Amino acid sequence: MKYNFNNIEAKWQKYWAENGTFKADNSSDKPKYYVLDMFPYPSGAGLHVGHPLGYIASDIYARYKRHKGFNVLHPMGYDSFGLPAEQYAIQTGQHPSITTRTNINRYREQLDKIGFSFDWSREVRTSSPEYYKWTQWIFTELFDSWYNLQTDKAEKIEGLISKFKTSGTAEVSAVCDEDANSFTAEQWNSFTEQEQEKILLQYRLTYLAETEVNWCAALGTVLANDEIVNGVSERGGHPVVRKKMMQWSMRISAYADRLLQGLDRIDWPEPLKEIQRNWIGKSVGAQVRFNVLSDQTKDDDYIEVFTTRPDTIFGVSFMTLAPEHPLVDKITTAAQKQAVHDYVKATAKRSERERMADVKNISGVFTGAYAEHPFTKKPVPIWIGDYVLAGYGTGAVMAVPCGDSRDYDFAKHFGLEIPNIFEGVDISEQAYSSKDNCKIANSDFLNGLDYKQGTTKVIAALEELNQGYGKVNFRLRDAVFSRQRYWGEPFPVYYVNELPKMIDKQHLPIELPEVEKYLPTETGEPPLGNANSWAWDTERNEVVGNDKIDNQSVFPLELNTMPGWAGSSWYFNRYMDPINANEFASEDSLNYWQDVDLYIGGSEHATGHLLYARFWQKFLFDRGRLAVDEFAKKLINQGMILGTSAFVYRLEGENTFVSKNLISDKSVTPIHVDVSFVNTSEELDLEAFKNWRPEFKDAQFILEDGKYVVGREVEKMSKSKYNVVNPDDICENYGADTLRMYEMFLGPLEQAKPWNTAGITGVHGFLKKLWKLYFDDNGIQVTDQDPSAESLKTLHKTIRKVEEDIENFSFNTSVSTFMICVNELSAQKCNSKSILEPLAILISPYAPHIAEELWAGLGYNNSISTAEFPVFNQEHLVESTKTYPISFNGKMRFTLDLPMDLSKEEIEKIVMDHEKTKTQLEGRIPKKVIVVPGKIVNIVG
RNA sequence: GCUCGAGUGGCGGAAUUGGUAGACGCGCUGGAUUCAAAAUCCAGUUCUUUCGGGAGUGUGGGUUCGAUUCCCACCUCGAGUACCA
Repeated sequence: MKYNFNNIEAKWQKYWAENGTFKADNSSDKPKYYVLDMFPYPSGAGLHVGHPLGYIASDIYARYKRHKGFNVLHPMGYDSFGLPAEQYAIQTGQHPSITTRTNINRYREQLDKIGFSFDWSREVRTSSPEYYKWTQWIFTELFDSWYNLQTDKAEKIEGLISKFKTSGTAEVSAVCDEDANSFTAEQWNSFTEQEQEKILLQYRLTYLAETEVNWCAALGTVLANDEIVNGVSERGGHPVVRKKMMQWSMRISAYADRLLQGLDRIDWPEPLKEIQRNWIGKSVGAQVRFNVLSDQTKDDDYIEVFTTRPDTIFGVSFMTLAPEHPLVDKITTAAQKQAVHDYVKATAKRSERERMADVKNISGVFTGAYAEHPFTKKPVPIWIGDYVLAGYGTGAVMAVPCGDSRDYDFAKHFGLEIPNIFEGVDISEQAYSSKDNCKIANSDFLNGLDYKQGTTKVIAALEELNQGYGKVNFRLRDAVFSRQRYWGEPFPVYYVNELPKMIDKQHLPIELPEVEKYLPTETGEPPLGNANSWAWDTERNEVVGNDKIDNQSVFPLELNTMPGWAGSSWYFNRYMDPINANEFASEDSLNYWQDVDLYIGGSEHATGHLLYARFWQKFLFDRGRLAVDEFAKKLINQGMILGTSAFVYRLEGENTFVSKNLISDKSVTPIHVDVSFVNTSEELDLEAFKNWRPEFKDAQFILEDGKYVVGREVEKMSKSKYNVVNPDDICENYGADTLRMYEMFLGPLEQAKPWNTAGITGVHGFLKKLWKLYFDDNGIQVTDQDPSAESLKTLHKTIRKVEEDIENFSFNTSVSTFMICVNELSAQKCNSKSILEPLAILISPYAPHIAEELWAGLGYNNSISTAEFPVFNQEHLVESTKTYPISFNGKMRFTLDLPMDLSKEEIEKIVMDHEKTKTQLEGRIPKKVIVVPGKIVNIVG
């Protein structure tokens, strides 16, 4: 019987599907274990070999946990709202839902071929109304909540309203807009409903506000900060400009500190946590007020600065405002007006990208105005400079050139004073920016104090003067939640007198309307502006035609849609109870599954998905909907699989291609060529190449040894580089089990690595060899014979190593272990059932199809998937002798087999009397002999 | 610039707490089988060598009986981040 992988794999995939083998129950006597993959966006290109890497790893883990007696939840779904389907719709007019469905079907087919143990009965799609009903619901819950700093959690907005009613803002400590005003209960009660609503928007966890947003004209939408890389859009690299728009925002800043603290409680990769910490950007310091001294302006103007070094306040020799700072116009003196105006204009013209690229050039202008130092009362010149960012802190800094390198450079450049306030520190060459090992000097009441003492003391003094207070600042901004797109979740929002109203939970979902065109309207409204039927009837509680809008009972609906990260911020909870029509998930299922035990996915989601998902989780937890406030205990980032691109070299100006090693000094253009035209010895299939594109039809070739040899380069796997390798072909030619094991064999999971099929025959050969242990030409050849001690040893050391490897996510090394095991058992001619049966279970997480077939061959008629994992027994590994390495000065020179029960002295005697020892020493007398019984002998001298 | 991570044969990569460096696989070489090929099997494969050995894990130093592993300095590559006050 031959190892016919195609038949075997098709057979078992069908069996699993028909028998619901991997269906997880929401209640069980077994302990729960939740293994999750980051769900994919179903793109038109289908899966390439890079996608399944993480899925294979998590599948091995999930299958292993089933063998270990866990009730395993291992679901899969699709993040199916997104730009590519919409772009395709704009180009072709095909509805994005059709494109999406087609792509999902393709993905599903490809995934099925790899033999994953997903519970497909729990599949979710973020674009299905049954799913986004609950995304909309979470949105309304956020709208109905505020963040109470006294209890440090989100609470229902009714609680805030009743506080306003009884005592105004006096008793309220909340996260709210910076410009929120205080008022008394009487004032609140006298406000119109309209006014009250406006105030409440300043407190709600999702709110509508005029926001400075990142507008990307090319994509026709706003982008979140994490969707912008180096000042251009992450997708497509289009320019992004700042623009004020009425937008929904998420008050994620309320959770900044908890998002930071929570990182310490979860087992996520350190670099990823570091990225989140930087993104949240907590800095502890003080807000300080500098009064402006000016003849022309009123005395009550002041500049607020945020500083992390209030202890250095006596080192202030000037102040710098961002050119965009609102006070610039007001305080600039007549003499400086022109210079300041020119500078502001020049910086406004430069794109954010230019400004960032040009860090070296120091620029700025004096405003002519002065501020008063809060302690010395001396005048401090006020400058503007583009090294100060309008968007961070207060958009102004107190410059301490001796303690900050940017202030130092600025001062040097413009010849400003650099007072030294550090005891015994030389600042003639550079600023001293360390907080440690230094005492403050020339600073009045702060002299002799260190950073910590000085900070405490100066904050107290500032508070006394009413010119400052201790403050914690975060870099994390509230997240813009509106997108001017079609293919996203509609907001369950309608507008009464321009104020947003939520549609009640019982009427959700509000489904996406049909539109003729997927582009913005002629008046510049988002694509939903094209819908004819997009108004809310508050009496019938349904979406009706726009012509019915009377602003009495029928009102216009929101035209924006939600961003890509809305649906992915809570999907892991939906998997726990995916078809519940009454709740986002039942309390029982949420309490049972709790959280994700193992989450595997790419590190590129560090500041997007993974931060927003943690935010929503904490919010839903605060509101009593969830049992835990972190959704994933452990997270692993799988490394990217890179493509190995192939190149041909065309002679400049000709249609002639030169083989790689004949180029020498010829002038050639490298051209990407489809990797499927190249065999393992780098030789190009000339016929395939000629037929590839018309322009190559008549191509000429300069060959070496009758072959055309291509060049190679490792790059990201992408369609445009023609280096995409499709998993389907591998499954067809070698089988899914080979693909699974080979992807693991490539190297450590977290590491990026180039895809190279060269080694795949080794893994495939291993599976054939495994097969031959069980089957020969006459069928199964497993016997009930007692196993040899040797075979038991082989088995048990394999059990130990494989179990250890899986627990450590070191899947590459267990593939080697299996190879060694099968090599040894083959050499031992082992066909004992008591060895081969546990071996089949051991390997089943890695190569499930062949394992099922072997299991059936052993006489079982159920699936191997829940067979008990073999138990390691140390007894089989006990040795009576040890092969000692005999080292001289730490270098192993020969080995010696000695009984294990010898004493140190006996070992030393045998070794020293040995002939080879004498040759090694060449008559020298050893200074020392180290004997570690069971380990090593080292002779020094 | 800063913060991480990594440097081991021709290649992908192994090496539990410091204890036989190069497991396993690819590739390569030779052999068996075959009319031939594929497949399969066996042997060899870090470098060097006067065939006794000797050197060797990016470089230089240190700790140790012993270092790929620990410490210090440097070099190279990769990832992330970037005027955050």
